[in-house]
Amino acid sequence: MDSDAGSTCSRSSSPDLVVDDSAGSFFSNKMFQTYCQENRANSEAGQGRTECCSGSGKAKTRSELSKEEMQDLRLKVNSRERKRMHDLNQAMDGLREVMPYAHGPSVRKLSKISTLLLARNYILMLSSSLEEMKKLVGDVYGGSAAVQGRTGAHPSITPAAPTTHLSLHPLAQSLHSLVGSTPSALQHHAPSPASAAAPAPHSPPSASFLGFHPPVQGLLKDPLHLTSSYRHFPGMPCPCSLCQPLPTTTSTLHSLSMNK
DNA sequence: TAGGCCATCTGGTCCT
DNA sequence: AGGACCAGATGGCCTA
Repeated sequence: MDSDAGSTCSRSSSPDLVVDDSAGSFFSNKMFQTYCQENRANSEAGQGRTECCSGSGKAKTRSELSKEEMQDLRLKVNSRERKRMHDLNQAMDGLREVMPYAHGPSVRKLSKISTLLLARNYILMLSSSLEEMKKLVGDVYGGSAAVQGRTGAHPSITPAAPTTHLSLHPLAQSLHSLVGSTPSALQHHAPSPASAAAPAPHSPPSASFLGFHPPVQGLLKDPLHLTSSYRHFPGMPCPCSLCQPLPTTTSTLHSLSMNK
């Protein structure tokens, strides 16, 4: 079925910009007319003006519904589904807002799949950073008590590199991947064969570009992808300073991402 | 022009 | 029975 009613606002993925959800208002204007035109001939020929039993108080089974009632029902269902998807998109926008990713009119929005993958990456990074912070605190206060308390808290986490910023490297890679790559930015970093596959500076990353695809492929599978369009996020370390050979932490985070 | 992403419709399934 | 959720199908828009 033609769904050109949606094409009028298909690109404004922000739910707030979409017309109201009141019972398929924008849908009915176009879609419903087409729908009615298609069925008018049959409706008029097959049956007279069907009475709506809504006031009768007796429920009809679906087979008993007239075509108009079926249409109304269909419109209601469509409207609900539309609203549901809008709510989902709203939640997705909320997730995008808290992601360490450049926001702005010149930066294209993360795709849904990219948002989810980056969110997962971000959570893993934060978890790892938290563990290392715990370790640092334990080291500062010294003593075996702190160590004991730490091991009890998270036995599955292997000891990581001494500095927190090193563990952020995987996220930095993902961030670079997300924003794309430019030759100029790559000049002062080790060039990689895969850089040719990097997206344009302002184009969103494909899902497969995030280095998160299928569990088998690791977080660090993708080499560095840097871009001049990269922006330094408040509260986030500069990825460029992190784009250095990653010591032992690599295996730690790698295994962390693989286990999920 | 192909491919990616998206919104919408639609029918089926599950839950309350 | 009605609503929520899900997945497939369809078509539009955009970019490389």
